[in-house]
Amino acid sequence: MLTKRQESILKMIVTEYIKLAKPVGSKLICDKLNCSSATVRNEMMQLEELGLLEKTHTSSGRVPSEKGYRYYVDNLMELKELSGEEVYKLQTVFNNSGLELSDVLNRSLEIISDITSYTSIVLDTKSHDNKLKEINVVPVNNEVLVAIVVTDQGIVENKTMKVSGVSLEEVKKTVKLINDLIVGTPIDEVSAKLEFEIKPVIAKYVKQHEILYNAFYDVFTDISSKNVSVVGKNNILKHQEFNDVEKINDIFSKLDDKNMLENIEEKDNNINIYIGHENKMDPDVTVIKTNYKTHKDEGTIAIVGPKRMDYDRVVNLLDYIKKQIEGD
Amino acid sequence: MLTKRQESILKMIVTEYIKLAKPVGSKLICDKLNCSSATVRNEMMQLEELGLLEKTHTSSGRVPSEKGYRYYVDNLMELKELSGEEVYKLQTVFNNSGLELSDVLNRSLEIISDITSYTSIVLDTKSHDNKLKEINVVPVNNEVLVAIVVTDQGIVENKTMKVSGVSLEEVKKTVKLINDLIVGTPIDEVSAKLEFEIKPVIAKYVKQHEILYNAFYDVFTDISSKNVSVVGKNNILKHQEFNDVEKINDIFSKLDDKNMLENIEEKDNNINIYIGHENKMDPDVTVIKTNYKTHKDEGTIAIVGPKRMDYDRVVNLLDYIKKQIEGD
DNA sequence: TCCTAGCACTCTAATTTCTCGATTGCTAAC
DNA sequence: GTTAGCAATCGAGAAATTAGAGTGCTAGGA
Repeated sequence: MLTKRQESILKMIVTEYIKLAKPVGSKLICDKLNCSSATVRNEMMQLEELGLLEKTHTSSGRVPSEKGYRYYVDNLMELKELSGEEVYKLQTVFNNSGLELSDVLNRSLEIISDITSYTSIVLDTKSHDNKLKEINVVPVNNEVLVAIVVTDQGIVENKTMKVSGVSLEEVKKTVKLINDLIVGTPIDEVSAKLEFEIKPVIAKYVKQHEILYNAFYDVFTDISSKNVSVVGKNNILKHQEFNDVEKINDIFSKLDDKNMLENIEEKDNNINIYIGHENKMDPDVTVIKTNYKTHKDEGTIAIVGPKRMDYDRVVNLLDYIKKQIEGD
Repeated sequence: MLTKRQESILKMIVTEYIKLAKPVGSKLICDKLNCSSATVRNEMMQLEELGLLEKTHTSSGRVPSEKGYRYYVDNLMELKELSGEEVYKLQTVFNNSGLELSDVLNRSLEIISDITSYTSIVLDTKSHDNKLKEINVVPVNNEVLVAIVVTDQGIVENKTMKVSGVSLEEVKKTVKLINDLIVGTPIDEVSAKLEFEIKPVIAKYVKQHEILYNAFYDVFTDISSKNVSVVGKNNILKHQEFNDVEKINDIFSKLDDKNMLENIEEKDNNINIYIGHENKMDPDVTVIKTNYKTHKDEGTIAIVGPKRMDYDRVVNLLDYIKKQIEGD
């Protein structure tokens, strides 16, 4: 257990290091505290023994360790209000009622990336509250159909299908079969249901079932699939901890890797912080993320930055966005 | 006018510098030529006076100037055949008949970016051979319509429109008006026509004309708009000429700037090379680009890399892709 | 007239040395 | 428990040194 004074020293070192990115010496601290630098040094030594602080070399100031950051975010961090400017900028997005949720997410995270210099990730899926209401197929010409899929939550998605050499009769028959069997199925179970329950039925009653099945399968996987986007990737370049080309390449590759990004999904309903080795992405970054859920969509929003991240601010911003989205 | 020997020296310096990225000295050249290094040095001096070569400092080897590269690509470059492996990889894309053109472009440029370590840009538009054939609107519920636009070349695009509080009657009336007036219009003129010829008519006959006009305007601008994509952006990081964070940030910002990218459009039917200051993007890069045109689509494909670029190879690859696309 | 061997000169890049200042840990006194 | 004082440590940057690659020029030879 830390003493009051140790805590306030740790807190100062963390906030100061986040601000200035330079190891923090005892002098800086003792100016703000009513005690001498020697006292501070003794305390620092103890904090180092506890694994909360580190030195970059024998005679340098102290830098928070991952454990130090962890202690900070768990016990010391204070959440302030957002600034008026921040709120104002974000409200321009939330007040724009014409936007789809995915656009709202993207734009608000653009703003966050912009004002914080960090990178954001959005992982968006249709909420599995969505149940299929109907599918509708409009023939355009001999080769092309447009499939329109509607859910009970009012999501409408459409996609052109290429199916050559299939008669309109067959198409209509297939659509009717699918509609009869699949209405009411949660959107994320449609693909499976299509494969195991509907495919056999279509195969029985429809001649060109292969072609039609494949086309519909594509449509449904497309509609229910996860949507990943990364915003403000170039901000990685702004942090001194990522100032060598190797490292940049490394992180950029990870940010481009859809498979890796799909793993950031957050189930927990809180705002969670993963510092350095706590996250699966890269030991040199911190990931702060939270999920969101509306009746139409659900997913995860995440902010990625150096471990020396402005924790308070990012948590506040994410919290604000989450509430805005879910409140709507 | 350069002598035969000067040309071969210039050619060697360019190819050698492209390969090794180090200033080329006289010794390297004279080993391959039947003459002494002193002779080579004299020739080099002349080539430098002509502005074809440069030195990085007084006693360094020579590096091609932009003018030197220009002379090389205009007069000295030899186009070899693609390697079997290159052809093989690309053919996996071109043989996949299920792909849309835009996918073919993206995938083949991914391959090119991959094997060359350069970055590719695709600028894709519907060909203005496309004339509007019909629009079709499917009502989904009170708020949502799906608009389907078909061109005489067989392109089908669809988009959901949100129009609340408009009666189905009015929608149908509008669609009929648009269809009557606009069929046969080249796709890239539709927006203008909609605004100046059709808007007044709708305004006259349709009650909620504002809402409907705006919705259709969005649909058409979306459909006829340019589609820009950048492939292999991280490859920028692989070249030693871009190994400082400033420069990387600079180039990345440019590659993210849709407005800037739309300017790369190439009208000319050749494969054109823009070295350093010859291109509008960045004085430290070379852009090699060509247009392509099918009855459905047209646009530009471009390869971006350092000035010290493997010109022969990139030209060959672009040429191959252009022919494949246009041949189909 | 063209070519080339030879040589002094130049400049970079890498290595070493030196210095300054920030910061520490320790000790002894308060 | 706190603090003043002090020697010790180390990095960052400046200055000096060195090695080597490459040049330009000159003078003699084909």
